[in-house]
Amino acid sequence: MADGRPSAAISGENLLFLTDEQLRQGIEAMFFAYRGFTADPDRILTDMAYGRAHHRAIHFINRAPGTTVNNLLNILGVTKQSLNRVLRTLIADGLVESRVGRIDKRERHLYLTDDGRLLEGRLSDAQRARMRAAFRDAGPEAVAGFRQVLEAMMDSEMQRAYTRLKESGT
Amino acid sequence: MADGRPSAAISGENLLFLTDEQLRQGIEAMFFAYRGFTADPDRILTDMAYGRAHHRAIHFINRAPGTTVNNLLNILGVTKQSLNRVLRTLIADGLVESRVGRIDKRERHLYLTDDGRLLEGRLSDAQRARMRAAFRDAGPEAVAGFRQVLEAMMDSEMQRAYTRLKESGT
DNA sequence: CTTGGAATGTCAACAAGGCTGACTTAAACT
DNA sequence: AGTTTAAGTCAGCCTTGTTGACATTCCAAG
Repeated sequence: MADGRPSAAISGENLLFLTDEQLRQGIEAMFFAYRGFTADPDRILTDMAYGRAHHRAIHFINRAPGTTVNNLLNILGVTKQSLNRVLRTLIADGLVESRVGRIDKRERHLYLTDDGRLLEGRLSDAQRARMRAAFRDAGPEAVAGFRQVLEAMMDSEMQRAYTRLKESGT
Repeated sequence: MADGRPSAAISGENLLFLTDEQLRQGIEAMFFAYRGFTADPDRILTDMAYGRAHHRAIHFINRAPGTTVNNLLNILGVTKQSLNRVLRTLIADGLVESRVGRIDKRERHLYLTDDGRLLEGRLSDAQRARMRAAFRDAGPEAVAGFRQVLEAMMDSEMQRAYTRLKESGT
């Protein structure tokens, strides 16, 4: 905590990073950054009559192949009707395959087809490129802080979903 | 592009934070965190038949009182038709006031009314509370990193808008 | 075994909020 | 006088959220 910052210490600790002005800047940073975050995939998607919802579905199906619709629902946080519409077009277009569950025939297990994986690659390449540039510009320390703050900002339920995904990867 | 597992130690530097897996975690963190970021204001808004678009307009009018419609358009990155629909309801409901410009009478300058400021306060209190908790949990170093990465992720145009706002405050 | 409830997924219809395009009005600029 | 600019409007489209109604499947209690 011994920092060489301007030392207008409030109540003994430096809490300048918690002023309303700092928080507001954080809020605006979040708003503008999210626009950048989605801009590149959005451009690819509109060329093919898809939207952000399709991207999200494709991303998480790729991340966890064989996931059920219900599972995906919890991760995406939308109604099943909303997801279903997106899924229907993806299946009709041959990007996603839906297999009836072997154990429980009520469930549908979702997989990307070859075409689906191709689109997934295009989308995440674009998104990763921007993230990579931002990470490189900011450096490893900043990236650690970035992830720490984002994780603290999630609802606890999403925190768990995020951690589960994080640990399943690698 | 997506070269699987790139380059653990390129030229003796630790670039582990740039692996595809790390980038993907960053992407997912961004997705889940943004949900949390908007969750609290959204709850307040749906109670009064408003949406996120109204919140954004209110936020930036409060941030820069007297801003013109065109100005707001550039910051929000939507079409004037889209903004107009939102603005019309806010003005009709007496939350926003639109004054004809004194110098240039074509322009409309936008201000929050007392009621508008009241709602703005409720919304940003909710949003700031979450941001404050996240910032406090993560600590000042992390917050600096968070802001650094977000800024690097913006389109350059938005980066300028963000900086301008940042410098106008305080 | 049957039946009723719970879980899962599908279909239909509606609303919010993006978008484009065409147009008007008023003021400012040249 | 003619052009450009700022703002607003109307119409219509698309994506993506919502509810409500419904079909299918599973499972457990009677």
